[in-house]
Amino acid sequence: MSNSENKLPSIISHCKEYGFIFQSSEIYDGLSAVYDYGQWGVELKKNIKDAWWRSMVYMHENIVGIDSAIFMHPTIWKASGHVDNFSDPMIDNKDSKKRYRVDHLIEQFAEQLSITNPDEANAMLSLMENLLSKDDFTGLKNLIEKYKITCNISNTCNWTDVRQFNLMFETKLGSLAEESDTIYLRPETAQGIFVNFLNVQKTGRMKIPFGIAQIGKAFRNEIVARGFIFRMREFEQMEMQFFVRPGTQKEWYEYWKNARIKWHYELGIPPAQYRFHDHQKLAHYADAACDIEYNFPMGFKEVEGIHSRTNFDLTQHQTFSKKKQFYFDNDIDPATNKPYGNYIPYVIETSIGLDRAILMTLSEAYTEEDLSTPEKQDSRAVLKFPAKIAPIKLAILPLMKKDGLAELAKELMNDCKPHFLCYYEEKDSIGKRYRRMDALGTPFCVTIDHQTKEDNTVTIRYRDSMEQERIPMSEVKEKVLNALN
RNA sequence: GCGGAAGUAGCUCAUUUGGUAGAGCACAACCUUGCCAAGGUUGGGGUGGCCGGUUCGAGCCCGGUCUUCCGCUCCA
Repeated sequence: MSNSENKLPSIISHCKEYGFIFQSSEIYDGLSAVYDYGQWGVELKKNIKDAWWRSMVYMHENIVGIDSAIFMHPTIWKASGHVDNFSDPMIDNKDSKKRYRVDHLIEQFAEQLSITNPDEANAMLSLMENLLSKDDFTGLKNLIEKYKITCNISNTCNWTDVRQFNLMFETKLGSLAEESDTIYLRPETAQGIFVNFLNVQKTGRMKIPFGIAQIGKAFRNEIVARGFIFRMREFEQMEMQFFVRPGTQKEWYEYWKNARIKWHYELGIPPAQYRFHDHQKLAHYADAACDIEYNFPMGFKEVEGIHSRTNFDLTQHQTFSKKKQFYFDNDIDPATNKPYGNYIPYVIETSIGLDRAILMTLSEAYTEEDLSTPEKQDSRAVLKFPAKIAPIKLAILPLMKKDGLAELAKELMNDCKPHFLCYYEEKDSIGKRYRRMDALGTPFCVTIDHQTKEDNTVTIRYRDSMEQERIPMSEVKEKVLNALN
């Protein structure tokens, strides 16, 4: 649509200047791809979480929430495939910039070599296995260079060092290093739901179809983390796993695609800013998958994924834990006139990146307006959040400090603050205070003046239109509350 | 990871052949002020990203390093 070019840098500096998002460890030169949420960012984040939780858990009688630990038994990540699929030594060709898995590169070369010299090819492969098992990266590189293995694209042998890219962060559990076990910081919240599937199903007497929702931190050691809070090493996910009877996954997949895009529209974001991206190449666990992409300042990018994960995860956990992950379905199968009986449910996953959702709402809300008149140059920066996700809902501003206006303002403050976040401000000219509130995205400002003392009316000022209206002070709270629904 | 650009006060930026930093805004106090930023007075705030080198002397030159942004690449 619009002016995407330089919008991201403006958003980043606005976020810093107005207390939304700071770079982590800034006074120590920062920590790459890690960010902290400041006083207003944390409110925005909380409001988006609440909007999601409300729509998923409160609005669906068959969905409940959990909060599983970040630390989990290391075997969980073997079962999920994260250990094996994402810890291979890699090497880059410096000319083509193409990245290869070292074992694939060598195996491919050995295959060709075996045509002319099978013995040497076998010797080479067994040497490779030996080096791989010892994590001898220097040895692997020497092997590649010794045989002058080249890149298919550049046909050169100009390689970087062999490096291991671990997706997962490791840490040690236990007080003594020697006795400690390596565990991982979870790279997704989903597995915490899968391993609690039966706990929740049994204690909550859940009947299929049902869902388990969770909001929580996840950690990925991204090789290239970029784009402000778009791709962070520590981030937060809002995931829901929906357990269904095998054979019904297609219709539930469609249901959730539809339900989730509606949630996005309810944030007040126009449909034209979204598109679905259906995956052609599916991951090993999925039988259908799509992304909801939002038109970020840097282009359409994934904000949420909806995946039909089959029964892969529960089956894997059944295999690795040796605990049955069956659900007994009492419903009558019309085909046989008997209950459906025991099965491992299929799963539809909805997974939205909370930080990406925040960047999305910031991108959508951030507006620079030129308010210049022939007499005077003027502009303002506004965050046009929907009221329900705005950090501050109402600013209460006595026109002057004196003459008891502050006291009246405090009265209104005390009346409203149990219900939503209010901000009291008596410094500076009224116009300046309005603009400051615009920059924070506060939808309503109320000004208390001398007339308030006489007839108990106040001026309410609307952020987007900048229009003002005189209303009884007693109606302010209701008016704001109405806007929050 | 590769290529490009940048880093001076909270923010936006100056200091034009290297001579121990300045403005506006913001902030604090007081005065003034009746509804859409930038009224007055006073004040606080910088070991010029960090480390090292050249030099009598470095914000400025050289090397390294960290961080960010842009493009490319990758993404279960």
